[in-house]
Amino acid sequence: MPELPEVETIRRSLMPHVPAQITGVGLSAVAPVRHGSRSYLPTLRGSTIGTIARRGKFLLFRTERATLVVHLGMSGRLLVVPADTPAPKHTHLEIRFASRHLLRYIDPRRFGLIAIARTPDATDLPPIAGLGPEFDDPLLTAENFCARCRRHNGLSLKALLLHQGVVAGVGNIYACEALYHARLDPRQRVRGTHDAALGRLLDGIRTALTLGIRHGGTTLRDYVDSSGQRGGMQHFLQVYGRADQPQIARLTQSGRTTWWNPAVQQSRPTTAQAA
DNA sequence: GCGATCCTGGCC
DNA sequence: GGCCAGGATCGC
Repeated sequence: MPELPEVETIRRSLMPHVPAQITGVGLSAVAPVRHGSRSYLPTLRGSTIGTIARRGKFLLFRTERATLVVHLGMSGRLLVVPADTPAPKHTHLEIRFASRHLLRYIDPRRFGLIAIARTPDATDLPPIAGLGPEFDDPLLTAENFCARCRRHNGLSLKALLLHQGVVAGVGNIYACEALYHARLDPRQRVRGTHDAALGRLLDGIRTALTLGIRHGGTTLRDYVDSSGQRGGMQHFLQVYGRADQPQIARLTQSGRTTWWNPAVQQSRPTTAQAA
């Protein structure tokens, strides 16, 4: 469900609650705890979350001893609620705070991830170590981006964007939106794409994600931030889910739906665009 | 590269 | 009952 803008919005909604002293940790029997972290999680009791960072679609809750890492997968939610709020179905993790609030992780499909890292940036966890740069990293120049893209010459541009090792945090919605902003055909292969077009693609990624963050993420069904607030980006999407627009087409690429505007997203520049 | 797979829920 | 879903990993 959540991509980078939604995760960043959740992070910002959580920040007013830190620092937060942890007074208890509860785990469900089927919580998606990875990398052998199950036995370590209860030992977070007594430590304090000093800050919350984000890396791609991962949230990093930093304590003085370890970093709690959470990925929301397709259906995960994080909510902060008063401690006496009844737990809904599919609650897998509860972190109780001294403030008498608790942080609740709810994930019906369990495609998410809960893990403990030993370092603040969590690079000791494989899924984080493999991430590409952040979209707003000043070191991510057009040249650097092109070089990273060229390692995946066989991929379609759509598949390239979904690959977290190229740029971290882009998912299905913002991949479609980024390709629209860059005026590129999602089926086009990296191999056949000029550096200038890849430069436009990087700009498209930045435009799409920045807009998403500005509007508090996209709520198509059930995404909300940690206070239960819905996002507003769904009102500004140009292609994703725009079945109401006659010029918008959809296709399936490696099992995911791509939404695009064939009139605008051309493999080669039209006369009008070249002028 | 791409399809199958991990899961549940909502909708037709 | 079948299909779809905002993700990522694992095999061929």
